[in-house]
Amino acid sequence: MRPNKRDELVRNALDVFYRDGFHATGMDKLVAETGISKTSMYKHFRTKEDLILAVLRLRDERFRNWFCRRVEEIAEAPKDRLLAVFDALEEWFKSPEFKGCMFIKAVSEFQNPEDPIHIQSATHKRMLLEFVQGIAAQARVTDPGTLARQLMLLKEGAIVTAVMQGEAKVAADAKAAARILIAAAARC
Amino acid sequence: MRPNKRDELVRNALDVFYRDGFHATGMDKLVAETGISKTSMYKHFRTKEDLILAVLRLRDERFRNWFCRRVEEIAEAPKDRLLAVFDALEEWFKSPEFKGCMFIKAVSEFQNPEDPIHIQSATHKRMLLEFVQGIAAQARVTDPGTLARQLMLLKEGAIVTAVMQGEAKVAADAKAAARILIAAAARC
DNA sequence: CCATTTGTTTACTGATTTGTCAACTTATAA
DNA sequence: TTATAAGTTGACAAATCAGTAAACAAATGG
Repeated sequence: MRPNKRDELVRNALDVFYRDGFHATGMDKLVAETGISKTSMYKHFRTKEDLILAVLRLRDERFRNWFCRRVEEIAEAPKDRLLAVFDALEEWFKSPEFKGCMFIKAVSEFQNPEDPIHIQSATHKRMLLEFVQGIAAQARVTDPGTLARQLMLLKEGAIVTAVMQGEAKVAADAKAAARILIAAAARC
Repeated sequence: MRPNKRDELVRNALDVFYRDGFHATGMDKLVAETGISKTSMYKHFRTKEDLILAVLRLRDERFRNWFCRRVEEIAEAPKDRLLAVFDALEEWFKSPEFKGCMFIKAVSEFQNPEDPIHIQSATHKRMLLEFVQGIAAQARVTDPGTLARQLMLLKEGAIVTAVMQGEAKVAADAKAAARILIAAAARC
């Protein structure tokens, strides 16, 4: 099998799942939107769940690549990079493709903690936390773990609020709160 | 129509939707789990969407009643009440019924901002924000609106993180962050 | 007693769900 | 040329989706 067609399927399926949701997207809709026949899909992926897992893997790779690189581009000093997390977040919110966090939505639809989709989504969040925790460790704060977890709470809250109330001021509020938390963590 | 049967249907449907999700729950499953016939359901609610909206109304009423009363029980002084938000949150996370926020899940499944389900979920969050903002206004801080919005970011982030990573330490992290934000808002 | 309301059961649409099947085409490569 | 593999179409399962129709039971209320 050439990897081309398979990857093309995953790329297109990502857009549809991201736009319409997982349960609301049937395989027939994917046939119509991707132009790839159903038989071919089931040759690449045994089940719909397998396809969703591949989609989430691609989303994780794309998003973490973009987000981490962007944070490191925006600022140099570790403490500035902790703030840059929220600048990158704002860019994401304001981009026309923004439709919330795919992993929060996945967990909302597959709530069973033992579901592979749930597990993979939680892993994505854990890896993002580790990225931020790494920066916090370089920033010479007393408790990098706690600070990183708190900043991630602001980030997740900002995502959910941006989806529900619109993006106005959300990223700015989160960034202002982050600045206070970072300053407090550095003062000790 | 007696209100009894209708309310019983909404109460039972709430449990099923909360446990299994909206799209993943068919009307036949509701027939099996509630014992109420499908014809009766469609006499009370024209569509599944109408039933979901009634379920969300009940959830909003129950949750806001419990949450706001609990916050006011736990503490007296406005600043303490702002912190009590996160004590109530922790109680919720640790309760055996906790399965995340029904409104975040609803918005995840009905993403169109013009969808009545989406709108009603956003309204719930806005009313909770107003409750916290009222307390912040009593607390004599410089910018009650900003502080309230920031505390709500922590709250939403804590909910999402509790679902994804388990509740350990999440509420405590959020509360510690809230304490810092409240102190900073009062110092000015 | 009679009419209305409220609820029931059973069966039924017509569309859609995930997933499979056989037959066919096309490209690659030995 | 011939074999292999990838991809195609279109029909097909068996179950489930939201929603409806018809006939009936029982309680309520005038």
